[in-house]
Amino acid sequence: MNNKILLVEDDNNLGFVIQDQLSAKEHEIDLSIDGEAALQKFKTNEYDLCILDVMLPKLDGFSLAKEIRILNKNIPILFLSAKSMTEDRIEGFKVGGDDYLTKPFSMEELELRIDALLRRVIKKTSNLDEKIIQIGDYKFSPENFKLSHPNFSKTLTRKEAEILTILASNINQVIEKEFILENVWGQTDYFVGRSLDVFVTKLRKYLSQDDKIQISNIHGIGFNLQLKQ
Amino acid sequence: MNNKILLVEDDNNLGFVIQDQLSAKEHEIDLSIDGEAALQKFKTNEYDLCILDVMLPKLDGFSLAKEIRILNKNIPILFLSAKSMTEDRIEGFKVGGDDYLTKPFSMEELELRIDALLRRVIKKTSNLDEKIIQIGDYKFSPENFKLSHPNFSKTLTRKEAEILTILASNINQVIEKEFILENVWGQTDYFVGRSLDVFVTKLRKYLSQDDKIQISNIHGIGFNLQLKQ
DNA sequence: GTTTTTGTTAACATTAAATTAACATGGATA
DNA sequence: TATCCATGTTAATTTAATGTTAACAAAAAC
Repeated sequence: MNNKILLVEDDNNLGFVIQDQLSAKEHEIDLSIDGEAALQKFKTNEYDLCILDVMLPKLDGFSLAKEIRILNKNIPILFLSAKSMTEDRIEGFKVGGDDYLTKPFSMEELELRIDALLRRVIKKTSNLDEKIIQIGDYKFSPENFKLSHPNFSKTLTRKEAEILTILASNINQVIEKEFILENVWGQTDYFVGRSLDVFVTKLRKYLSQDDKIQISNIHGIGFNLQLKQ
Repeated sequence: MNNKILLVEDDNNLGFVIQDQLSAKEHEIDLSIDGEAALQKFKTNEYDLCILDVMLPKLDGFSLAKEIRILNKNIPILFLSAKSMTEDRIEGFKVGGDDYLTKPFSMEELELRIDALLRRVIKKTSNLDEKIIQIGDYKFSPENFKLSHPNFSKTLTRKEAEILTILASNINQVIEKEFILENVWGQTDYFVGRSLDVFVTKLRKYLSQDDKIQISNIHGIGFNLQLKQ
């Protein structure tokens, strides 16, 4: 299977058992014993699934889930809840493909749920293949702001990416300044206009590896990302 | 939203589902089940976006896209491809704002992409207002301010373009000076009159590659862009 | 908290468009 | 043909837009 799973369980005993069993199933398990440590790990690694005990030191499972949801809208979360927990309470925290399991549970049951969650996710992520816009020798992914070239690569800022998306989606066409301002800033006054100019300068720099690419200005009208031949 | 979308999908089931969902979003969907029928529809209607299955009866998605591109350089195309399709193959067909989605996909994802395409790409959908004015051996695109000739090409300024648009839209007809002044400057005093003369001189220079073209003056009346013989 | 990143504003340099000036040419007509 | 006015053309001038860098402020990350 080979999925990367973030497991958060403060009961060392249970934690190790789960880790063992799932590792045997070819999953890669990262085990944390409290919510804060787990969040830290989540920020620096990429996981396919999270298994969160609800009662955790420092940051409880629900709060942790909330943080995780901000960082990743899609990752499935499986809650491990104590029996006392009312179902309602947990329902409220379920988002999308989330699930929960009441302690105590059998390993078999846990594995079943994990498989189900991963199946759904794999389906989802597989067609989450990102849009890529080809710009000369560059590739640009508007979804994660990544601009890459054989010998240069950069993660753009949001505004840089938005502007480039508009220009690159309309190659060889004159885009009026107003259009960009309206779409990116929602306003068109003098200062956002100047701001746009600053961004265009930056984009020109980023795109300078390929001299077939040129962002030219049409005085008084707008810009034009052209691919010369 | 109210955008007109051409959807081409031979799987009736999928086709209807998409049509349903998008109609609910206030889009107007034209559903075709094969490439030839779709092309026919494209020729007689005006669309804002095309969604093409790659594998289609009679005329496959790529060939259809090629035909559509001839008729309309700008309309965004979203390909629906089977998973087996390599990315490279699709990359080659992407132009400007095009995108693709791998089957199976969620409706959510589809809607997201449609929104992105419609938002970012400038709508110049009708094949008609993709106006390129032919002037002798020149082609002139009023929208892109571009005047091009086999061995000469220039991006005109706003006023140059406006004046040329008037003259070129009325080939072999005498245009009164007052008419141009009124339309381009909104006034007709002595100085704007002289300004026009300066612009006419410039346009003559730009159009000098083709000596069948001539902007002649009708003394005391106006100008006449004529195509000789 | 501090640091880092991001976006805005300021400042100054540069470039371009449009107008105006200047002078040359051409057409109309008394 | 002499004269007046319209036009042709080039260049100078004016005005505004853009390019660029850096300083600054706000927001986000740490």
